[in-house]
Amino acid sequence: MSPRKPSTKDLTKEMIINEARKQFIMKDFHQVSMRSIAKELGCSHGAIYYHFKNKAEIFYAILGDYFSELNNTLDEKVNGPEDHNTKLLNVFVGYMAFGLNNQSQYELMFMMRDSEIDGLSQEAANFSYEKFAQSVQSLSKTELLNSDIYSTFIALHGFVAHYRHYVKNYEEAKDAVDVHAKFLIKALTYRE
Amino acid sequence: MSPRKPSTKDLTKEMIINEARKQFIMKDFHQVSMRSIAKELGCSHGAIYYHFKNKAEIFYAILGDYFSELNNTLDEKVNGPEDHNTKLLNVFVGYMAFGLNNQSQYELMFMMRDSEIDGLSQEAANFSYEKFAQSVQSLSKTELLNSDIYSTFIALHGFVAHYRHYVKNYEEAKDAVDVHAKFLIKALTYRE
DNA sequence: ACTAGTTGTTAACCACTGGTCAATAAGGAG
DNA sequence: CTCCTTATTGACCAGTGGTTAACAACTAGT
Repeated sequence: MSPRKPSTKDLTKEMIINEARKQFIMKDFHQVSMRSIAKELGCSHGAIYYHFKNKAEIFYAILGDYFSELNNTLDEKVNGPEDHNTKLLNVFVGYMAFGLNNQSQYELMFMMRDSEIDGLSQEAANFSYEKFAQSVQSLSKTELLNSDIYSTFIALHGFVAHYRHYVKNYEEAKDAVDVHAKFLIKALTYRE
Repeated sequence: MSPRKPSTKDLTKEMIINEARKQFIMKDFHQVSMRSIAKELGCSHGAIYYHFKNKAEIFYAILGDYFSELNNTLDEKVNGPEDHNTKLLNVFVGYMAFGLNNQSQYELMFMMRDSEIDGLSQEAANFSYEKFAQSVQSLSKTELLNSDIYSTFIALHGFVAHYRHYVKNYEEAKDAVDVHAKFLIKALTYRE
């Protein structure tokens, strides 16, 4: 029966997001609860609802950074010093590495379109794909079919979706990633 | 305070599985609760725990049928009257069609290796893959790399994992399925 | 200095979830 | 008429996301 804590630091969106992000690195979305965040922050879980309308809103706020990180990573690969074919390989490997190194984030970014539709995350995912498609096209000697690029993207997605259950990070799947990337290069390079 | 219902029909494993399967077709694993099954069965949710040790056990019991269905579907494609290349295409399309037409089942079969490890489902998934790999090899004119077959499988998996959010069944993704299947044929057929 | 309004927080509460378990009823066997 | 096994209930546990009345703390106006 004593609302409002004596006079500790006020709770901020920043603090909540940081704590959520911290826990989100270790556990997945469903394992991070409003109460676990509140507990670590030393407040009641109800307080969080003053700053965010629901759990999803917190996590979608976090995802922005990860979409940026993915986009930047792919940009780096495209602008590298290597020859085009190597850079294309790097883009593929880079995508899979990101997915495997940020598994719970990747899940929310590209695998959890359900429930709360959340147009923002959807949009960000589409934007990331557009960037990927452009990168792939720009690194190719010939004009590629859009459908081939899309199939390639889906194949990369499939790798992450599959290996996330068997591997904790990119390092553990390094060889398989490489093999898969080379398979996709082969597929894209195919000429009749 | 009146345990044991007067004398209605006894609850059986069969009944529970049937009800769970029924609900599982409409909703996904997390939306089907022990209580929703019990309610429809007219019993208390505690009663179910007499027949199954937990929720997962019910659903893994259901999955067996779906693994069989998938395996049979692929077998049919392999034994069809068409030429090898068409049959290979049919196998790919058949796999994706199964995934899109049984989305929540597919999720549990191939996408939810987490939490309860459940070796049985794991084993069934591996067996399905082995069957797939053999089918693909048998329909190919040349000796394929195991890694290429695996990459192909992952690419199919990726398609299902991706499109499940945008489409309710195979019919709605028919064209995209076809395009993706042809892309993979191209990739497999590649010769340097 | 007093008052009014706003902002932030708490804790109790809701309706759920999966899971456990003592109590107990029904039925069969001796 | 007992004894035993089997099946079932419903109360209970710990947890979830989310809501809200009450209230403290701060701010501005007079």
